[in-house]
Amino acid sequence: MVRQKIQIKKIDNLTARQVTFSKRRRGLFKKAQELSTLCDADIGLIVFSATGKLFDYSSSSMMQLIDKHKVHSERDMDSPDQLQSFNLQSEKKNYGMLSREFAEKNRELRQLNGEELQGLGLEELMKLEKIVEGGISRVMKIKGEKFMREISSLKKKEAQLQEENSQLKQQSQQARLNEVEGHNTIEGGHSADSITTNRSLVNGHLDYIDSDTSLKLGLPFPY
Amino acid sequence: MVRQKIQIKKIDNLTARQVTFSKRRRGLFKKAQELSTLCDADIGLIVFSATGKLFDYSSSSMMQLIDKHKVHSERDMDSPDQLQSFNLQSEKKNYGMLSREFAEKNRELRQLNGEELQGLGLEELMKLEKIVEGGISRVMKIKGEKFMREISSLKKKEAQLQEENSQLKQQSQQARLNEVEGHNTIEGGHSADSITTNRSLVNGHLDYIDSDTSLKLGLPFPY
DNA sequence: AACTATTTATAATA
DNA sequence: TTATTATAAATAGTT
Repeated sequence: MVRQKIQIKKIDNLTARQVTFSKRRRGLFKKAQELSTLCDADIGLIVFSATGKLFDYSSSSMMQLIDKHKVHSERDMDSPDQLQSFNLQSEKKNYGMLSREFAEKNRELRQLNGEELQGLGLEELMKLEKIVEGGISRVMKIKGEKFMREISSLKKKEAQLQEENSQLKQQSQQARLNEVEGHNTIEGGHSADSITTNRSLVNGHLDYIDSDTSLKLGLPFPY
Repeated sequence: MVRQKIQIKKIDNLTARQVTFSKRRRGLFKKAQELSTLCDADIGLIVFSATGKLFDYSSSSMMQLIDKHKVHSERDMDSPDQLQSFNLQSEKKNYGMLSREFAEKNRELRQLNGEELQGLGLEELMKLEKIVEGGISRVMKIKGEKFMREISSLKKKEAQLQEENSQLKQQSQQARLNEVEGHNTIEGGHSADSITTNRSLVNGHLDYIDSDTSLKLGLPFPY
């Protein structure tokens, strides 16, 4: 692009490549920022140098951006695997599949013997290694997420049940008391207490579960 | 930057902004590709237009790239918010540690440059690779086991609660029937409406505030 | 979408 | 690395 036009292919000379990387990287980040500012776009840019060094830029929050990107790219993915459908079977299959993939890549990795291992071999190795790395972290992440979802769902259910349970206990206790009281006095049995109790028994429960609890419980795990 | 130099600030005119967005976006993506090719860099670029439309580019796999980015940016964060943080404090620490170890080994792996890469280098590579692999499978196994234990324990608890619950329900229903029966025959001054109203006013609110459910709910997932 | 007149970016060099 | 500079590319305003 200057003193002489260049071809867009990997630069052979190491130092020249590093210099170009440094210069163009800065240019790229500058352009990204400019586009973000000029056009009110939300931009994230991640650059790993050939040596593994990370450079990144985000006009807002990289995490948010990545989440948003995930949501977008997940749109055409099949199953909306919500909380309920924790299928241990499919999970296992998924895990098994990725395990196999991992083992496969490892075998490929090992098959590259010393003889073939010149400059190009290293590249190949590193590429494979990168793939394996990505596959592993992916499987770990997916597993972790699924497990967490399952656990969160179970804990939610548990909390609801426990709540319902304790209220029912209270209720039945009060009911027992009322019954005894009624027998003793025959009338005038409606004390303020009994009314209160009645209410919390019959109604407070549903109110609580239906309105507020579910909201609070839903919050902790936004995806 | 042409017929007249422009300021880098949001373009007011909508159509001008859209045109610029389109032009510069293409430019940016081109530059990103060029940098990736010329310097063998791994690049990911995510652009959301102001209207929410997604444009992205990745020199390899966006998912891998994002995962790698996460690992890198986790390094200097004491408490990675990535995967929750429920009860398994030590588990998290364990995971974080091994993630870092993994990243570290990867860096070592990459630092072996082409020049140093003879037979011995390969050995070293494979040794490192084996270490990494071992660490990962270890962490995966431990995580899996912990999760599974947690889940089965929760499921057991759920079943117990559900049973207890249904018994209590039966009980309280019976108790309510008894009480109603008594009211109808002895008094009858209290209409259902007045009771209901009273209850929701006086009590529903307090229940909501005082209930210990929120405490229980807060525990499992402190964010 | 095209067309330029300019501004930017940058390859080669020091 | 940093600075210089001759050119290639990108692009703002216009048609």
